[in-house]
Amino acid sequence: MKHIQRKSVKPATQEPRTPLSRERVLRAAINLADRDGIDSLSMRRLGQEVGVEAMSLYNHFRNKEDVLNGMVDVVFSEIDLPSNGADWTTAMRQRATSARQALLRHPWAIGLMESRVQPGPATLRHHDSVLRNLRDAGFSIELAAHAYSVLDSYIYGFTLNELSLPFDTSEGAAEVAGNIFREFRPGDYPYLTEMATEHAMKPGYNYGDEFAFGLELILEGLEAAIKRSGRSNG
Amino acid sequence: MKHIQRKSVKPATQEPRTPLSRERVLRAAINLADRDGIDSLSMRRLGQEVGVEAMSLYNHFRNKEDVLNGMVDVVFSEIDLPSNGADWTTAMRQRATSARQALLRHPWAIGLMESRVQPGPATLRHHDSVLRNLRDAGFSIELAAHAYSVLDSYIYGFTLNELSLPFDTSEGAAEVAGNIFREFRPGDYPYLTEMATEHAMKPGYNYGDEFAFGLELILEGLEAAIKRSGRSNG
DNA sequence: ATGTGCTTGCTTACGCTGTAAACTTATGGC
DNA sequence: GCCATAAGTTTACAGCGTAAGCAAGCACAT
Repeated sequence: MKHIQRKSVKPATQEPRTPLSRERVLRAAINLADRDGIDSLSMRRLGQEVGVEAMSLYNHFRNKEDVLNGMVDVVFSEIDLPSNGADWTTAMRQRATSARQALLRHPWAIGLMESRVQPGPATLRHHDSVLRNLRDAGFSIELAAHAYSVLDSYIYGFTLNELSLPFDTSEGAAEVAGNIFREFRPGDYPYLTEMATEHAMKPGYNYGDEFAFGLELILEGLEAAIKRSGRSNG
Repeated sequence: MKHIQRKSVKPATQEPRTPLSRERVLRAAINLADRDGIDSLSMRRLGQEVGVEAMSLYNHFRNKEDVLNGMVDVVFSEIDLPSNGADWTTAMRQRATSARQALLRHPWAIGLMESRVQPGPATLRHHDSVLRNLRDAGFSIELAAHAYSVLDSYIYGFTLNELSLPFDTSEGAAEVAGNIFREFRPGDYPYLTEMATEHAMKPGYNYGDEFAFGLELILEGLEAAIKRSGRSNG
């Protein structure tokens, strides 16, 4: 009786089972969170997903926090870096669109960012790349900081609203509005009612379409600011 | 042996102990979350805080979700409604400032908003009031929707960044930058390094000061938009 | 060959979580 | 007095993150 295998002696034909790795675990974690929501991401569940006991994950991650940090960094890696050849407004528009899409693809990401504190390499690379683009386009350090702040704030904030406001589309709006106004007297929120009935519930309405308005407004504002700064410098 | 009291017969001189109520529980929950972080808000801990067993809370709240929804609505109730007499830009500036302060006062609020789905009365009142202000200032429904979207997105996004970026002040920035760049080669992120050393780490730097730049940029953009719309209508 | 140490994974265990179910007790109307 | 309702307690259950300890496989020195 030489080797007693402790459990589930699998047939010899089993696939070789690629060894666990940070990357593979993170991919599984992201899939799980996308599919079932971030709340159902537990270490036990995640272990199950990659075919391993929960505690084995701790050979590759310091703790769950470490897993979450890694997930956020993967999301950042999915955002296109601004292409360097183009006009800075084009580059920023592309980046904004790409960032919004990544955040919508992984709805848990924004919620995690708030509590994350140690940015990963993809995050840093992203920030560096955006800053390079702005600086190369002639932004001063101060103006680049301003621009980055207002653009990023808008992207995150808009996507946060988009994810939390449940009325993405006109049909969704109608349903939600129904739920809300059923609880209150009809005249309680007249302006909200007006907005809902005469705008958000109109067929074809899609809150996501608002993104472009604010983005263009901000880009125009920045364009004006950089022109002003160029004039005062030269 | 008529009445056997099961536990801790308190002296008759105990204070009358105001009866539990949604409002009192929510106040305690907010204090607890502000003090010890949202993660340490458990039903048991919350019960303890108001002097009651955890399960007693379920007489006033359907479940924990219900508690969290209530907390978010209280935060909204702390945001000043835009005063109706003033110029709309002034009103929006005040509201933005007040909202940012409320969200900073309760750093857990933004994280909760993402997953909340049923807005409370204070939230609805707030939205209604902002819309009224914009409509009264001559915004069309469409433009009011645009304006609300871009302003709110900016406020939430900026505050989210402010809470998550750990470098609020120049000293904080120096410390964090040290932690980050220790792990990488010095030339890995040149533009980020430039921004950190020549801007964020300069004494007197405070990320919160960026708020005004973006807010004014957006207000100016909206002012231009409403002037354009007025011209095309008249 | 045999030992040694390292890496990877498994098992067990602890104190926590949200909340369902059943209970005791206090209050107010008849 | 009696009974319904509400408010609070007790107990219990399944699931959580993770500390501690153990087992197995591998690389490599002897």
